[in-house]
Amino acid sequence: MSRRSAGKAAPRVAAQPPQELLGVGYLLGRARGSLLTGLDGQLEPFGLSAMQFGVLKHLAEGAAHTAADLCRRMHYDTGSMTRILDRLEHQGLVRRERGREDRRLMLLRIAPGGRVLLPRLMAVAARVLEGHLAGFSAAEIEALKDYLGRMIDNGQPRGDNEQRPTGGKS
Amino acid sequence: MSRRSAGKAAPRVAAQPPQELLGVGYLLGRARGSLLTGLDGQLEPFGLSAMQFGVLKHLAEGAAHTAADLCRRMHYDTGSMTRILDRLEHQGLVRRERGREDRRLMLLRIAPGGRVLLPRLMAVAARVLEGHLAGFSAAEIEALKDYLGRMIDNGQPRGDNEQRPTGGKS
DNA sequence: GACAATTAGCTGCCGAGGCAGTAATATCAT
DNA sequence: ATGATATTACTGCCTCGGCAGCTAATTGTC
Repeated sequence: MSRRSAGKAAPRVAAQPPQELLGVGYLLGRARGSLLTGLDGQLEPFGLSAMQFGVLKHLAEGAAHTAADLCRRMHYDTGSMTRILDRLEHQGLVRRERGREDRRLMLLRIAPGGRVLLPRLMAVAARVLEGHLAGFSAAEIEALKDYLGRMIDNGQPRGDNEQRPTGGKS
Repeated sequence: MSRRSAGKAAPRVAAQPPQELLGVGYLLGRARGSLLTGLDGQLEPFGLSAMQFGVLKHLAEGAAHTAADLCRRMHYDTGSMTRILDRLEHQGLVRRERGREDRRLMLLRIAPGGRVLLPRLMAVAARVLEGHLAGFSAAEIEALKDYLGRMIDNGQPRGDNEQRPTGGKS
């Protein structure tokens, strides 16, 4: 699933002045903030954060079965994950169970309460997303996802492309 | 107050299942995180964060002259802004001066040290952005900015469209 | 079996950002 | 002028996420 569609087009990003590029980062942060604020606001009546919702969703879908799994999938810190699971367990939405084969693992399962709640959370989240994507065509949404995916890929410099400060002139 | 057609399923966002929409939020967060991490990493040798760089840039361009100005422009908390300015002033990159006409204001000016440093910071930031946008055509960048801008606009519910916790059973 | 290396989960610590509250100043209404 | 309201900048307080360190348990090597 290589989304490096680029191919031959333009090696150079563009002839755009740096100012214009910086605007991208700015808009990115604002869009993400708006989405997150909206989601947290809608989830607040349920006593959940967007992050907790994400965890619950992953567990319900079987996308992860342990804390480490979740962290890898969601690119999240293990310490913070522990605390999130603490709260979810305390709220009765998730159950921890010590692994029998591998006793290091804490097998995670969504509790009945969480399973009951999830559809409503999904509806709420979908509404927030739909609100932010109002007026978007399916093709535009697809293009947006493609762009974001390519940015993410570009940001994973396996080979240390942009990790050098200034080539040693400091 | 662009009233959204609530009752009728008018220009529905798309026939996409909610899962696909949620992916947008996920990608948005990851792209933003990658950008921010890269930027902070590159700015670290200078002892600055991406946020501090943004403040410096705004001041250098004359886009803001007070802390409140900066907060409005950058959608940032006033308390955090005070602390950021504290550090920038301590580093000799920014100077505070009490306003003479309006004595509530702290007029901000970029100090010589900051002015000298800024071009290098700009170059670093531009490089990070270019890295993330590698392979993008100018049209694609423009489209991306348009999409993000529309999402942000959609997220400003002047009229309380999606702020209701459980108002209407959608 | 003994040992080192790795992994999973947890805790303490720190910095950053958001929120509420405060003092000083400005603006507006009467 | 006087009082009410708003604005600016600042300060605690709280939460959250990242990092380092720790223990328990597993795997691999001999």
